[in-house]
Amino acid sequence: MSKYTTGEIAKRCGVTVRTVQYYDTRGILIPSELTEGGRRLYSENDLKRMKIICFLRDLGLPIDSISKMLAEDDPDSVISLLLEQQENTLREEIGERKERLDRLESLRRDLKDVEAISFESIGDIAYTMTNKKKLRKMRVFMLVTGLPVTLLQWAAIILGITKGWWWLLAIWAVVAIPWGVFISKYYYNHTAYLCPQCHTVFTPTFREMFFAKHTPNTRRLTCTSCGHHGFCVEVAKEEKQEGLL
Amino acid sequence: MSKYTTGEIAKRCGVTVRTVQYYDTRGILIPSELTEGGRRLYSENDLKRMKIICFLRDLGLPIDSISKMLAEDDPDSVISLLLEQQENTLREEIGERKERLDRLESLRRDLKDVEAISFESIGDIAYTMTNKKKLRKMRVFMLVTGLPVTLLQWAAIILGITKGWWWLLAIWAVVAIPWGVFISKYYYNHTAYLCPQCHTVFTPTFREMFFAKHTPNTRRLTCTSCGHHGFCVEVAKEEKQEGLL
DNA sequence: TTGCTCCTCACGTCACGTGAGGTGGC
DNA sequence: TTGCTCCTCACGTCACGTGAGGTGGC
Repeated sequence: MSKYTTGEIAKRCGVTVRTVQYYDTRGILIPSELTEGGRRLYSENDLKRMKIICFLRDLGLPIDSISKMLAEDDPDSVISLLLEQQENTLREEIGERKERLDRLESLRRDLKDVEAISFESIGDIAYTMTNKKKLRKMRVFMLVTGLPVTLLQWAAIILGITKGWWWLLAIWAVVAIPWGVFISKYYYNHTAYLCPQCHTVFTPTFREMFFAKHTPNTRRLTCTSCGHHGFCVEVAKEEKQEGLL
Repeated sequence: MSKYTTGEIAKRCGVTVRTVQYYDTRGILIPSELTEGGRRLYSENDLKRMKIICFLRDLGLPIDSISKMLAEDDPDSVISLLLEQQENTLREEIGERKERLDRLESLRRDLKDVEAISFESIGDIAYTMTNKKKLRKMRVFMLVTGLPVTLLQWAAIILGITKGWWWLLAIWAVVAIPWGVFISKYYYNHTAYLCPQCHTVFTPTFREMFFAKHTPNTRRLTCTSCGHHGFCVEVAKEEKQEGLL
């Protein structure tokens, strides 16, 4: 029966000497013999055991779990349970990291459009990211309420041309004007803008907002906090700030 | 300008008081003021900074990276670089965990067929898993060398029936018999069996192996090490053991 | 005055890595 | 005798958690 030194075990298992020593102190691989000089000597069985330990370690199992598998009188259920737990842990870790990756990719995409990247500009993007759902919800609401009005408009135009029912256009106007007023106010009351200069969320005047140049996500405004004039990102207004109005 | 205590900052950012204190000692969020009693007071800007720190932390960035982003004079390139690095790190971590998950699932599948699960039976499965490629390679070799012989056999049978060329069958026999001898020896020399009782890899006698009952992956043999008689898993023989024969 | 919050040590976590200083074994 | 391996402390890693014992602030 051949005997192995610490270094030989380490080499055969692809780990460091320190790791083999550590597993001794942790009690999962105690050398079956010691020389008079106090050096560890491992048997063939010890080597096999170490290989299994390394196999499980490479699956990400903590030393404590491996230790439990070794200690148990009835290993069957314990081993199955601990392996199942590890599978769940791995799935969770993968899910978590995928989510992080999604957010990170989104951040990096958004940062490409920022001319001068600073620590604060990350904050702006973080803010718009958490705000995105609210903003979308608001826009969906506006589209949905606008849909019947738009349908009525097209119906009026088509029936006006084909059948000469131009009175429908009058009905449309009666509906569309209050709707326009309502939706403009709703929109104004539920949106705010993020200044790229001082990173403050501000609300412009209704007048300025109504007539300002804009893109789908930005609008050219003057920041009420720092006076910066330029395109500001549109965000949904926070509940609290609504309360303050 | 409102001031926040440690606890208020913690609550607003969803972390513990200890975390806020820790970020002070790490120098990434030093309170802008201290009371006479030595309590930390944070400004509105400190709160914003903390929120960005937490956002980056939730992406998995280490404190050191966040620290570098804050320290830099030219943050643009540093921020981009560190975020890219984090993206790579996440991808690697996901890949690593997926690989572990694959191996773990394979282990759990194989353990289902084991009647008495023990720590050693994991070793057996680990061994067959690392051995799998070699075994497959060997079997592919056997199939490929056998292919011309099989083709010749069928040609001989078909042409024997349709054209009466039964002499082809004689040629086939002349080829097939040495091939059979060769492939049997090759197969015997390149395979070994894993005893489910004592977890040793052993080589049976040619006679026993040749006539033993078997399934695609196992064969009913008597272990040369412990005398156990039963189905043993077939594995490819290790290079070293070949050398010993 | 009484809770509540906050303060600073300082140890613990997890699986080893990395020296330092000394010694066994061929 | 000379390298080489191995030994035991013991600190460091990373981002905090968790007391202990004391105090500020409403």
